[in-house]
Amino acid sequence: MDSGNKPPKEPDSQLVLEQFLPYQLSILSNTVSNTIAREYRDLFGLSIPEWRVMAVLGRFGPLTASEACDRTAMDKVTVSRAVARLIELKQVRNDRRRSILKLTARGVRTHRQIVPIARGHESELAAALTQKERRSLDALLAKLQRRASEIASQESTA
Amino acid sequence: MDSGNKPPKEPDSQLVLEQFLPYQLSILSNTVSNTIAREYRDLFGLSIPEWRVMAVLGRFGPLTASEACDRTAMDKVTVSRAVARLIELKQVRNDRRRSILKLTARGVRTHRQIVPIARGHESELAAALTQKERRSLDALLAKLQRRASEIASQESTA
DNA sequence: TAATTTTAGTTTCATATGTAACTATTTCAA
DNA sequence: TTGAAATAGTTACATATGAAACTAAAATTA
Repeated sequence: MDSGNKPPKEPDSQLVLEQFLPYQLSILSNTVSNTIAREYRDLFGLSIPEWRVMAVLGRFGPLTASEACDRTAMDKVTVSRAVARLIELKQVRNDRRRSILKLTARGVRTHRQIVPIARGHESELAAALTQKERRSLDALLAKLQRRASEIASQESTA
Repeated sequence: MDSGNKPPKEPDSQLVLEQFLPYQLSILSNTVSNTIAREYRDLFGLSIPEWRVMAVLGRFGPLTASEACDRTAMDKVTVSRAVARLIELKQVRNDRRRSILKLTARGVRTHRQIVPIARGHESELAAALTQKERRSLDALLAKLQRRASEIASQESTA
């Protein structure tokens, strides 16, 4: 246990991980993702990339694999593997001649089961916040994401 | 670009990934972490777990490995491997008889270089926000983290 | 102190992930 | 058409990661 008397401000040469924004984001995101991943695995045998592909096909499909990449912001290798697995599981069908992906009838049923669970997770989490706080969080995250993307693209150009 | 006329509300059976909080967190966290990871790798040849161990040793050291686990919230396997590598790199020394970890002189020098870079990353990112927004973000993330941890521990008990 | 239990740390194994290399497909020009 | 260039998608490889099994060390108790 900590004795509760934290130094009021850290000197420049020190860094407390718990107060470091990239670290806070990483811990929070991992906590949330792991919980959800476990549930999808236990209930449906699906990984997060697999479920994300189902989600975009359910909402925007049929799509090509690269459209699915754009919609999920995942790597094309990740998407390719997720699709391969979903086809094995007969959740997705590949209309060969134009390589258009769509949910099978089974996929549609799975999608209908999964979406409410996803929403449930989100509202359980968001229950920590008021409506107003939630809106303000959305705005803050959007600003940070814009900035983070800017920085990321600068780096890779530099 | 989107044409700005979003459907006002999705039906219950649909889910738009971009508006799904766990997804937003995951994308943001990955964008930020990848940028930072690349820089640490290029400049110092250190991974994120390695740098996190350096950070807690620099701030709170000397520590045992399990104290380092607590401070970083990382898995003991991850910490064990990070420490093994840092010892190879002569950034960290292991006081054998009590398995107490501390930075070497070189480690201290590296730590002094890395901390300002970390702070720099954070302020570049936080530049997207006003002081007030930053404080409110901190509070919101803390609430969410508390809630997420609660949910995670319920799940594993259930 | 010797034996047993508890705690700490490492290694093994299965799986996930991204980069780069490769292959297949589509588009375009001659 | 058919060949070249561009685009889309997959496979191979290197690396990261965590759970579980294992080993070592420390604490407890007889």
